[in-house]
Amino acid sequence: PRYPLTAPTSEVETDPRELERFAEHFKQRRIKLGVTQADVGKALAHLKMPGVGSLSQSTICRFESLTLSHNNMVALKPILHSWLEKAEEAMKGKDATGELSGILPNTDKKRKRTSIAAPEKRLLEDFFRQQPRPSGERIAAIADKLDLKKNVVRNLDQTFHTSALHV
DNA sequence: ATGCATGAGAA
DNA sequence: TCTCATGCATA
Repeated sequence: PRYPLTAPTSEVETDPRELERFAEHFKQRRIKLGVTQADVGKALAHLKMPGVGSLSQSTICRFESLTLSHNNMVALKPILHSWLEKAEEAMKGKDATGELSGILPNTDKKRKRTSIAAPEKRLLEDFFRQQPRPSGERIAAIADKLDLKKNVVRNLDQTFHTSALHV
């Protein structure tokens, strides 16, 4: 745990009703933006606010549900407000780079790891045993037969030859 | 969403 | 030692 994010002394803007209003607004906007509580917490580190790092999903959740101490709410409000502003702006401009980088979560789809069933795997091993480093044509043929992408087959051949199991 | 634990700073 | 912000783990 890192510290201390306490309210800037005395009565800055401590109206509970205003906090409540903001928390609700924040939550609604966040959801509209399709961002999770955890995403927000992470993104806070990308704001350039001094002394502000990332926060956990727990804390964001508690902020939205007003289950933090009053002082804590007051301290966090400007931070989350700042994030929300930038997030709206980033969304509007679809700007994933520059100052707004990291404000919104990466939507880049990660390549799914290809998994090959055991029977097919044995078949491939047979192929590679017979003919290591197959030609592009042969790879294409195998890939077609097993309904896999050529690159998958090529890489599997590589894996097979480097595997200690087969030396 | 929340129970429980942790560690920092105040008293 | 007490208080409080915060996170982890889990329902």
